[in-house]
Amino acid sequence: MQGKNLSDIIEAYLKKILADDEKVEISRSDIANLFDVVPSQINYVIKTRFTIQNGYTVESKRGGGGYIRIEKVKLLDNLEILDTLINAIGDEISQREGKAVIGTLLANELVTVNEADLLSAATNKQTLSIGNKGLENEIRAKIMVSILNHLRYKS
Amino acid sequence: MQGKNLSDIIEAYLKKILADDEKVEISRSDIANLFDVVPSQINYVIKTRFTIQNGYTVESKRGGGGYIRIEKVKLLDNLEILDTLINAIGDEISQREGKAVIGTLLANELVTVNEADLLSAATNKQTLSIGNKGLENEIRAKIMVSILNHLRYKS
DNA sequence: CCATCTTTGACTAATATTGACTTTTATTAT
DNA sequence: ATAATAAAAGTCAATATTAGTCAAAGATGG
Repeated sequence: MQGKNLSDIIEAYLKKILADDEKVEISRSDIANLFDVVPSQINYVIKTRFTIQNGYTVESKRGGGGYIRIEKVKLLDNLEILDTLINAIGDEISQREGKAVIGTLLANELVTVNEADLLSAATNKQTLSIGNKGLENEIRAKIMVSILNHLRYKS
Repeated sequence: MQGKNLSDIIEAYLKKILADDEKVEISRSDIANLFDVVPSQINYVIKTRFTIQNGYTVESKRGGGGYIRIEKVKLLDNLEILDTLINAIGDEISQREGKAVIGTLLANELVTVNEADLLSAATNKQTLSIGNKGLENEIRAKIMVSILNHLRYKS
């Protein structure tokens, strides 16, 4: 979302393509060259910004003619989105991943902006800070799963 | 009165920018260098002078391209009732008392029915169950206080 | 003198960047 | 066909680059 580091810039570049097309297929080394970073940074960008929590799936192939393909998850219906997210959350989730989930809920209009803000406030790091990161992530997961399950009844 | 110490000067510097712009994004170390103070003093200034009670929200990111962003928000009217509720909650709150707080929010139209339901789902007993009643009540309190503070302003 | 506010710095945490090494797949040579 | 080589992408840990926390020391005002 920002533009001050290369990972954000690469993220924005890819998302711009994905705004028009359902998927984008890249050569890792080409993108690395384009932005003058080492190839593995492309993996870092994908791993931190194009997760299933964010609403993306990624496939790749090595060897000659290899590629990385990023695809926007196809949303069949709200229940399927909720199931996918609940599954992705599992037993624990970091704040960063949590924000991704909230972003996906918002993008699919499963919550309003206000509701997303409240959910964000309820699950941010300061709020859940109890000096035990593992437990914090577990509680965050419980809260989010509870909310998502609640949303099932309304959709 | 202002300007006698560096914290006041830094505060004034930031507020001058915020008089023109809705938000300001800084690099902590840049500002620290500019005023020749240690970086953590910037945190002190923010913590003492840019609180939500004063109408500011703060976000930050660490790592390469990190930043601190201060945003001026419009405070709403029902501040007394929020303060009262926050006070009443204190450091811990049971599920029963939590429901009462949510009821008060609803009655005063500080949240919609949907938002109240989400808040309920987030703070109910099953959701927060971790086998430690005291800690559960503490976490419930933190969540609710965080939400109440969020309700101080319009996004 | 005491209480509160400010300043400082050592330590911690989160995020980004880099590069060495591995794995997979395709192509080429025999 | 098979083996060797090349051409991709993946993994992981080290390093770099930020910001956060906390408590001690210093300053200030009543």
